[in-house]
Amino acid sequence: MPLTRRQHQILEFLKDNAEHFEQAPTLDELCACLGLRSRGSLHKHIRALIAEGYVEHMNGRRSGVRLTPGLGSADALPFLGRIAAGRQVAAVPQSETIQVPAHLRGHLDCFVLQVAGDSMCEAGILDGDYAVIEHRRTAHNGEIVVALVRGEETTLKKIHQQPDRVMLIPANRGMEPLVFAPAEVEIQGVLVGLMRSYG
Amino acid sequence: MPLTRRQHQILEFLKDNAEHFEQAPTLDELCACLGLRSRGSLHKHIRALIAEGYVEHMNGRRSGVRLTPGLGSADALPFLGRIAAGRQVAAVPQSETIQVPAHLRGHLDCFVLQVAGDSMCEAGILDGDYAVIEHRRTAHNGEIVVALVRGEETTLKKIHQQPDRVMLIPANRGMEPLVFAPAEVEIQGVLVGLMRSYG
DNA sequence: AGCGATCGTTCTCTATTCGTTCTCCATTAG
DNA sequence: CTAATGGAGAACGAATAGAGAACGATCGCT
Repeated sequence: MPLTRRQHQILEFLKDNAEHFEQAPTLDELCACLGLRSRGSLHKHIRALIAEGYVEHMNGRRSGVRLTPGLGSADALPFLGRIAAGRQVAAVPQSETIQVPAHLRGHLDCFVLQVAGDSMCEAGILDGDYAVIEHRRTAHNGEIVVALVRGEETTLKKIHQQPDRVMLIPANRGMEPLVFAPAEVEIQGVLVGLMRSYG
Repeated sequence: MPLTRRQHQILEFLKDNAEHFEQAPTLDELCACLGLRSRGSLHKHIRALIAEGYVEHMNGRRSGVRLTPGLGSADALPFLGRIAAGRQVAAVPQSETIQVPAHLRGHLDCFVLQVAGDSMCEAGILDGDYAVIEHRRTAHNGEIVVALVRGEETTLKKIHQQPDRVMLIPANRGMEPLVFAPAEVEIQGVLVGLMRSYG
């Protein structure tokens, strides 16, 4: 089940390559890049990678292999820093990225925020946790959302929308739900995953 | 059984190496790094580390001794199912794996359990969460550990060890700390990361 | 259509690497 | 002295890696 040395090396090369070129390389090209002279030898490794699920061949057209989406370290998401007041999430330049396993991600565009404060601590969301957010502008009642309030403040709260008002509900005894007019609250994303590191 | 000087040095090197490189080193590479000339000599120390449980023998194929991976290669760690009563963690067959980003892993061997129950809910650990556990047999007070109690029951609790007794402390109002004799509690690992998926 | 070039695939055969075990030797501490 | 620790090197078997040949299938060309 673990990759051999060569397999690992080839996989790394494919990851790098996939970002720079649109077209998947042929076996001969790969051979040249890796210093091999025999397609057959290389193909043996590719086949092993396929069997392990790291790679799949581009079906349909017969040319090249493709990285399996959602595998490897290829799944880095933009890390937008601590959730903080007064910033449009989308406006933050995405300098950093952070690794997120596929099963924590939503279907749409995702990004990661670090949680600040204890307003959601009774929902198991602590200060310093990494929140995986799916970029959406609407939410269902009961979901935990990143909301921009009055264009000033960004918070992570459970949402309850009614025709005439929107409530942002913390999960912390001693904090009251916040009530706004619908126009005052802009949903910037919905919480789909959480990561925490101890130590 | 304490480690000898050399064993300790080798273990430290392996830990450090595991952080920087995904692929575990071969014996020859280790020899070069440690200034040894004989694989055989090194192997003797490795075998001692394995016997003490500090290092695992990445079974499977021989493609370089994969020793103590922070799992080196893949981002996938063995998933041992829900934490449940009466099972030796190590005894569970590791059929499944789960993706874990590098920043949630510890230095040593890690595996993943799914949390059952709400006994740690006030520590932000909820039913259904995925706990990343570093395989260790000792812990510091205050750490959250996977403990096997009387060989019967496995639980996730905060630990407090005293000379004459060991306390396993839940994080849930309404649940009392459990007190045992030191011999009754076997530490199977320490919590180093947490993942949760919404929806 | 015909044809050659390209490419993926499979096969066999050989070479290299690597883990493992073994024996023998050096140093140090009690 | 004896035991514990640490190292060197040879040898073995198995896993891994590579070369090269051969076979079809596809594509582009005249």
